[in-house]
Amino acid sequence: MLDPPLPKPPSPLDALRPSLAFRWRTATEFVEATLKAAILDGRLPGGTPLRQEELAARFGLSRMPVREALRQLESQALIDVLPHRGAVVTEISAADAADTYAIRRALEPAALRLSIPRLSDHALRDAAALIDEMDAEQEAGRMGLLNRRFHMTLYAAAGHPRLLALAEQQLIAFDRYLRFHLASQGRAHMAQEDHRAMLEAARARDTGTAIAVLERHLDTAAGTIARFFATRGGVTEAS
Amino acid sequence: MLDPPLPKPPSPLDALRPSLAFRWRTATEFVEATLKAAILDGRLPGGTPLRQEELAARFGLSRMPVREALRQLESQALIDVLPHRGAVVTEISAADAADTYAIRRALEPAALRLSIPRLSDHALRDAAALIDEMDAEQEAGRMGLLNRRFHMTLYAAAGHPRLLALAEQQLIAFDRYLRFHLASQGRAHMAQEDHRAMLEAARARDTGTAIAVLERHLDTAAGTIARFFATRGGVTEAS
DNA sequence: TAACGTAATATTGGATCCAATCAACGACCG
DNA sequence: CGGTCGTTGATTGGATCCAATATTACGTTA
Repeated sequence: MLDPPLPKPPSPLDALRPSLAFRWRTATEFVEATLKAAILDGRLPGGTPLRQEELAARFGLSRMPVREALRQLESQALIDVLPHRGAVVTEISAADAADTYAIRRALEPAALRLSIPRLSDHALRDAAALIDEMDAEQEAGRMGLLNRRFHMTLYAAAGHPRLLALAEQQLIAFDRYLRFHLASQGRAHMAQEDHRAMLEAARARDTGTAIAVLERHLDTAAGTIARFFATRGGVTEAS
Repeated sequence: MLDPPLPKPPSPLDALRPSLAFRWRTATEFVEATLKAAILDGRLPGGTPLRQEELAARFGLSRMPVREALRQLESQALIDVLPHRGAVVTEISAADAADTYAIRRALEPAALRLSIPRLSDHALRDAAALIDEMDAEQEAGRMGLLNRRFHMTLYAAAGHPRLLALAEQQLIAFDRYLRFHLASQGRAHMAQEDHRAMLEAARARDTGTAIAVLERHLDTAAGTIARFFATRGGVTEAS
């Protein structure tokens, strides 16, 4: 006789939400973007094993684009890949957060220093608009994007594309921690005072002040995350 | 009638020297390491197209490990990959050199500041030994490795593995320019005075002096490369 | 009973084949 | 004669199949 339909075992991969809103150039890019978004959101917590076969089935593709996407994610330090043993979502931790902050603390002031003298009025207006958008935004996911765009808008005039790409990559990595930061503050807002002060200093071409504000901004954020990990002790990544 | 044996057309890939000295874990790692070494040496100059088929034939492998290796190199900014159009060795330029230096100038002082208070006597002895090795070394290829190891030895106590990995990656990228630096100085030696001064300051736990020396070290190196490009105008990468 | 060695299985790494895309060339039309 | 559109060749992207490797479980032995 027929067995009752198997209750399909729940999988962490159920959290994947492939976005078909775009025409991705290649399947690899599609898989990479989808996995990346899920990891940064926290929908795929640290430690989640990523089996190529399972992912391929989810995406309706073969294992090949999945393999290439996993390689890309590995180079972004979002997953750990061990030869012949597979990929696992990188664990988050207080130490890793501090690591990310140390890098941001080094790169972003340097970018800002190079950028401020060359910032256009157009860029300054864009930055102001992004602050307003952040005031209005409620969704945590988009908040990371807006915060990232605000910072990058201020740095973009620095030239030095590799420096900017690195800075942006670290901002993206920080998105994994941003939710904790927001949760700790009990509200869905960034430290907008710092943002406004940075923009003001940039408008006045006061590089020294802008950098001082940025460094304080990063230090307080690092402190908030550190306290969060200290109180919560463990990880408990999922919402 | 039979044609005379074709004089095999010379290819930039003739410069590849696959090292069979190691047992590589996977074929992908083997291809990646070989290509990387050739690019950093300057044996594969900027602009060289890298055809998957041709590389696969050279290595006696299929195109698959070549594809994965190219992805890895792309993530290290050593090659540019355009979808459906193939990979090309990244061009070097005065602007790119300045970009790399801007990153090093941001990351390495930060790493040094974190590291010096925690440096062990063992690490200090290692660094001293590396300075002596550099004095004796004549080969340009190994000089890059020794220079890298010296710097990383001083930074290693910083913890923050991601920061250290980034710093090392930039040091590696700098290898592409190191030959020009050495050529400009008319001798096969690094600025060993700076290295010795950094080590002395580190021994004395004088973080401020060590960072000042490091920043001067990087600034003079950047200046040397900039002058080199200014005089030579073009690229002319190959030895 | 514990430890070691061996076999079975699951999973990734690599090879081969097919499809999609891009560039170049040439024909057609204005 | 110039520009545009279709066709063809070269090259990469993706699918499928096979091989190598690591982990697990099991059985044997000290």
